Amino acid sequence: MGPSSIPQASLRRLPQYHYYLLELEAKGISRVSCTMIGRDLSCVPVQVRKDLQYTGITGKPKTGYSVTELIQAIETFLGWNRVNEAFLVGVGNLGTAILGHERFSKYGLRIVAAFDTDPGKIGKRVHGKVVLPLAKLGNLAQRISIHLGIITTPAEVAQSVVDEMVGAGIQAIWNFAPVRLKVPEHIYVHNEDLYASLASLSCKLATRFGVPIQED
Amino acid sequence: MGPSSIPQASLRRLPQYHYYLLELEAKGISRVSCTMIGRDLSCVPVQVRKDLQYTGITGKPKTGYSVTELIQAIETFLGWNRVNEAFLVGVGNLGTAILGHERFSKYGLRIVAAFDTDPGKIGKRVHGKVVLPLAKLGNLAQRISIHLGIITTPAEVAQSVVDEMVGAGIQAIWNFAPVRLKVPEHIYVHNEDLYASLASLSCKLATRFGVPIQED
DNA sequence: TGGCTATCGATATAACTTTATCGAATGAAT
DNA sequence: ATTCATTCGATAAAGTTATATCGATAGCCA
Repeated sequence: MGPSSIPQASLRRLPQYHYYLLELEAKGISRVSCTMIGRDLSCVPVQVRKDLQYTGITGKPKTGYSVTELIQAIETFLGWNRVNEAFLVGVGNLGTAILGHERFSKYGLRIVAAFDTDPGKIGKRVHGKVVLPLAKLGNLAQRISIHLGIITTPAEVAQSVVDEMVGAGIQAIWNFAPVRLKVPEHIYVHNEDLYASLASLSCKLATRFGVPIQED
Repeated sequence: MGPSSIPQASLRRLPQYHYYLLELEAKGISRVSCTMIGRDLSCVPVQVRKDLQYTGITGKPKTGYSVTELIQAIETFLGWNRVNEAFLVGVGNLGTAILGHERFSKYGLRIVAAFDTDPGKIGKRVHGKVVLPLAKLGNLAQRISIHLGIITTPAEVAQSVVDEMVGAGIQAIWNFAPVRLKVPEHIYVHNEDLYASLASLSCKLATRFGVPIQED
């Protein structure tokens, strides 16, 4: 019953199962099998079973799993029933979008303050969160013991923001800036790399509509 | 010289190399080795070499690769020196953020129009792009032959938007809505799943700050 | 000119992830 | 009660990705 060593790929799929299970629950369906999940989410049942096993849940032959228990198991495993308080830095378009994403709060993510260096933004409220001057981050993070930092700044300043976060005791970073951040060993960085996604897409489109290339 | 079959993981790393190489170029550095890239981006040189080989570039012993050639090779491989015209649907916070992300245009992504169903948004301009009623999407996409659709709508409506896109001949979809979309075989969907990322993060934080769990 | 070292490219090994297979258990139908 | 189909859980096989190793080559320095 602990996320000791789950493949990243399985970890990415768990939220999909979770969302799907919520739908089932809303429809009043109480039990579900891997076969059923696999059919609806178009993946093979055995993979679903393996993924779910990491959460520690156990099913029954012939009937499968209890939907409610499964939702619980995933939430517990992912830490979604605990609260993680976070700071967000960079109240541009993307930062604003994330601040406004109220569904995150259902999964334990509570963004308690936003930071920026633009004097025009400081003091304002964005989706209910006050925008503070970046200079105050270090002190505040230490005082109220924040563990998670969200970076939605331009690439150029991301590293300096991270350095400040690390100095203030932040342990994990959700990075939306397109740079590979340098951090000490013990800091966990999750990069949300839109350019990587764009690469996938344009690469795919290039093979389909670009200069004809032999695909073998 | 074609993206026939590259691992997704390598594909994700190429843009990171690309960004790093641009920095080198800006500094006036003309040659680079895998050892150097690996040191600066903290990964093993042999992996860098393998990734770069997919682009078809060839280096020289002792000196490595030409920075300029390497940048070119990556851009060509990813299709970043071609233009992909796209439609975006859902001009909420996230949609607005993406419309404003002018750096995408450097990588061939040209969002030519945005769509929404909110009458309050239709007709307005967001970051220079006019917001059109969703009903016009099908017709327009066919007429000007759009291949890429970007979905930044709420989860509930994403599937119906996709159906419309597919009907209009759109071939690839960049999906920011947290749902697994159902599409015909030949359509390529790239999911930008923020909840998967959140899962990684909260899972990590849970092991670190939650109930003490034996990690072995 | 002749070693010497750094680096590439290729091949081989190891680690990891996915998919297949099989026995056991459960519930439903006969 | 017995059979049958379905599903789980575990183990095995296949496939994929990452890392290590090795010879060849290019530049550097004596």
